[in-house]
Amino acid sequence: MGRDIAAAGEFDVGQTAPRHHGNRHGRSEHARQAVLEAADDLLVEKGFAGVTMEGIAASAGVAKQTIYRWWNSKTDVLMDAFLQDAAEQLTPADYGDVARDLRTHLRQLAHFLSKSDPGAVFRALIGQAQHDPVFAAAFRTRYLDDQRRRDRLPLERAAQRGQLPADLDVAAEVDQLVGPIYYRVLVTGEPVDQDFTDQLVNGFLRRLPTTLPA
Amino acid sequence: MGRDIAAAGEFDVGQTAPRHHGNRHGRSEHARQAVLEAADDLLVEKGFAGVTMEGIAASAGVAKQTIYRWWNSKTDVLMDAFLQDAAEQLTPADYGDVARDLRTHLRQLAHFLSKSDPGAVFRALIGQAQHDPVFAAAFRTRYLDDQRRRDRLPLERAAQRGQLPADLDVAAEVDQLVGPIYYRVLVTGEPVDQDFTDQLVNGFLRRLPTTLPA
Amino acid sequence: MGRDIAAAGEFDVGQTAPRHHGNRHGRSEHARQAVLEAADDLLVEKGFAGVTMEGIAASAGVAKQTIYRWWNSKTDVLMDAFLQDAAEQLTPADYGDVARDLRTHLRQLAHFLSKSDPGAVFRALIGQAQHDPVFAAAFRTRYLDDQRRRDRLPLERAAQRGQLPADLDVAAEVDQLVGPIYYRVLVTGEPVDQDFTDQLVNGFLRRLPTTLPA
Amino acid sequence: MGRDIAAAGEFDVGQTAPRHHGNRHGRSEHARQAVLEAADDLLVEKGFAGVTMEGIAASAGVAKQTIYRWWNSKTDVLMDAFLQDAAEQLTPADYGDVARDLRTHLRQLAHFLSKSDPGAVFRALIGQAQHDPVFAAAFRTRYLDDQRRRDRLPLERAAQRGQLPADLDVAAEVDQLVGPIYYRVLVTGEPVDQDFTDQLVNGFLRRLPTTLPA
DNA sequence: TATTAAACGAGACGGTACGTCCAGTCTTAGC
DNA sequence: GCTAAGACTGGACGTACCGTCTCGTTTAATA
Repeated sequence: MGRDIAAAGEFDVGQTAPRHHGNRHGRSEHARQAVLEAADDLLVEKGFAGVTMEGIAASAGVAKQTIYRWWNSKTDVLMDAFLQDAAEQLTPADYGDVARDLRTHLRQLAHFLSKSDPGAVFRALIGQAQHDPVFAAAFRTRYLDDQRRRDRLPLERAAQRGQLPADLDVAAEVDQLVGPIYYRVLVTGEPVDQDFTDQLVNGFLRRLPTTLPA
Repeated sequence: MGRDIAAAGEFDVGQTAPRHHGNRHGRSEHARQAVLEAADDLLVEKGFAGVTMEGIAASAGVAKQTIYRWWNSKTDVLMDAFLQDAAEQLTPADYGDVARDLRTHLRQLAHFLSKSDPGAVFRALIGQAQHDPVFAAAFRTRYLDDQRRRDRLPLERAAQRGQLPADLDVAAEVDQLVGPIYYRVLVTGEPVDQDFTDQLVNGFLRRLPTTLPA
Repeated sequence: MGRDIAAAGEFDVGQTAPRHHGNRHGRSEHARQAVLEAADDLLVEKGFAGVTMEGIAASAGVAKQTIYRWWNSKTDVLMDAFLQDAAEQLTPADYGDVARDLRTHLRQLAHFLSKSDPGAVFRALIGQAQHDPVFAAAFRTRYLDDQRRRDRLPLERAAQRGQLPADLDVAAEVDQLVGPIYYRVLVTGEPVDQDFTDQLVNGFLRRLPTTLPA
Repeated sequence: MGRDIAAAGEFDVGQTAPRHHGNRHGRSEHARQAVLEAADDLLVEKGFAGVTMEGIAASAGVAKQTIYRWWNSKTDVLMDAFLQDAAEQLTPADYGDVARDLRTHLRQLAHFLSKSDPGAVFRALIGQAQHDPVFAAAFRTRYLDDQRRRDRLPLERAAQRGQLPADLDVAAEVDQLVGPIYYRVLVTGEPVDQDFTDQLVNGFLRRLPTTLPA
């Protein structure tokens, strides 16, 4: 579906990409992948300043113009790279238990943001968003809004199960759960371990009204 | 005395700085101020991409080399500019009441981050910190550590007054209070109004153990 | 002709050059000519110190990088400019008479060195050669060696005609003929008129052995 | 003699100069010497481009302003340095024999120009003269005119002795004698050995009218 | 003996040009 | 019709020196 690369597979099943130099079939999937991977690699290896359009083109073995044909800027490339291999790692599981769901999700979020390669890309994109309002809007539209929806799932599911007060401000509660994690990652740079994320869940549970239906 | 520029004041009272072109007083205060203000202005007017060393030099009426003599990069300049006119705006007041102290401080923090000019500089610097680990470390050393200390003050004072549990993890609690604000400012871009910050304080109070000395 | 850009005119009759902005034809002839002319003009108008890479770029309407792509330094540009429009002005004519050939050639050489615009460029290049041994070697390889060969032509032709002693040291004789001209131009700065050059030829003839075939 | 500082010796016989930091006597001889030597050394070691006012100041242990107080430019310094230790090496000896005088003088001139350290400075200055007419004029006034006068001495002395035709154009003859040497040094870069200079003298003698008083 | 003024070191300053890097555009040839 | 290739304009980068300008100190002549 959608971003599936295998669509190219119609004429290329099970082989390496044909590496054509232009044709009438439309966009070269080979070039697209090479660009995204090159951008990703450059970021992880050399940091944000080491990612340049020329560098991506060179290490992807692709012409600069080919990049500009499909993307507007290096952050646009990075965003695509990020969306492709990172987006779905953060869908919270559903164990039917809000406490467990939250604990698992926050642990995963913390790990993703502070330890994984896609997390490094994410931090770079968030950084860029502070410098460029247009990019910030695009990034929110293409990723953050979805992610916030996913972050809300555990609470919404619990609410549907009647395990939470009907009038709970889910959005605000979620901000209180994930906000401190982002804060540590983006601002203080402290490690975010399980104790910390578990404590966030505990705090959430403690500030709920005590009288609830089992 | 010594290299104090104000020494000129003895015979120059109430006038503009003497605008020397280098001498062994050492650094020109005039140039320093002009650079910091120019950087600040450019950031607010044209955004981060509009801040260049050449632009700062030109609009400060200063030679590029003079900037490089004292700063390493445009973010270094911006950090100085930020520290100079923003650092102390975020010292929490002390009303002797932890709830009131927190409410006031968080409102102020939210306003500073999302509405003020220094807040724009701050966001730019945090953005840069995502791209540049060396800068991140410097920024934390020169500003964020202090700010975290200030953020802890309301809770520490309350703890000293015996109004909080002795075993309260102050650092973690502060992260839960300010984290959501930074999250909204840096990540979601949502406005942060008083309802939101007050709710954070309420949540904090609610998750305290109920039995406390008055 | 010479530096006429209109060579492109075969397919572009009566119009300005196509002025492309880079393509895979390779090098832009328009840019090349503009740079050489700008360098030439700047040297004549403002002297050697007035020739800068930035100045050339600006007055040629060309990006600095385009210059650096094809030349290494301003003297490299000047050498190309010189070679292009000056190299062949100094080929001695052949009247079949060594005295007349020499007289004509030395007059032309003197005029070229001390009065013409290319001569001004030449003097600047010789000046640079005193400061930069690498450039000196390049200049000798690319121009001076050829010129010395041309300077020898009148004597060599006369020798072939049997009008000169078989054992004449042609190279040394040529140095005695042209050396004083260069000396006046480069060292004393005195004008070099026809009397002077004719006297050189007379001296040459007089120091030949008197018994020669007619 | 030469660059002997011993003028200061009145109160400092046989010791190093007193190294004062300014006084109302006037100029510091120590600083003057240090500058000239530093300029000389830099030229020989690093070439003309390696001579900068800042470099001279640094390696002379002198403030830049001290140099600018007494000289106008690096070529001005170099000219002084040259004049001081090189000027008088080129006074032709007087053996009473024009052939011998010339032979000796031209050999010495050739060696000076192409082999000695002062010769390297001289070439740099001549190079600069090609780039800067004002400097060229100064150099001619302060050195070259004198040198030409010295170069004429052998012929003038011979003329006074009645050994040369009364109507000999001494200036032109001298140009024909020294010109080829300068030409080789400045233009072709060829070595100038004794054969070459002796041949110049022979040529001169041969083109004299044969009937002369003994 | 105390004052004074020229020359000194130090070094910051406003500038100009350097040579490099990358962004983003454009044109062509190959498949 | 998309690609690789690559030359182009434009502009910021960070560096090196330029020549100018104090400043605080040293020093010998003068008062």
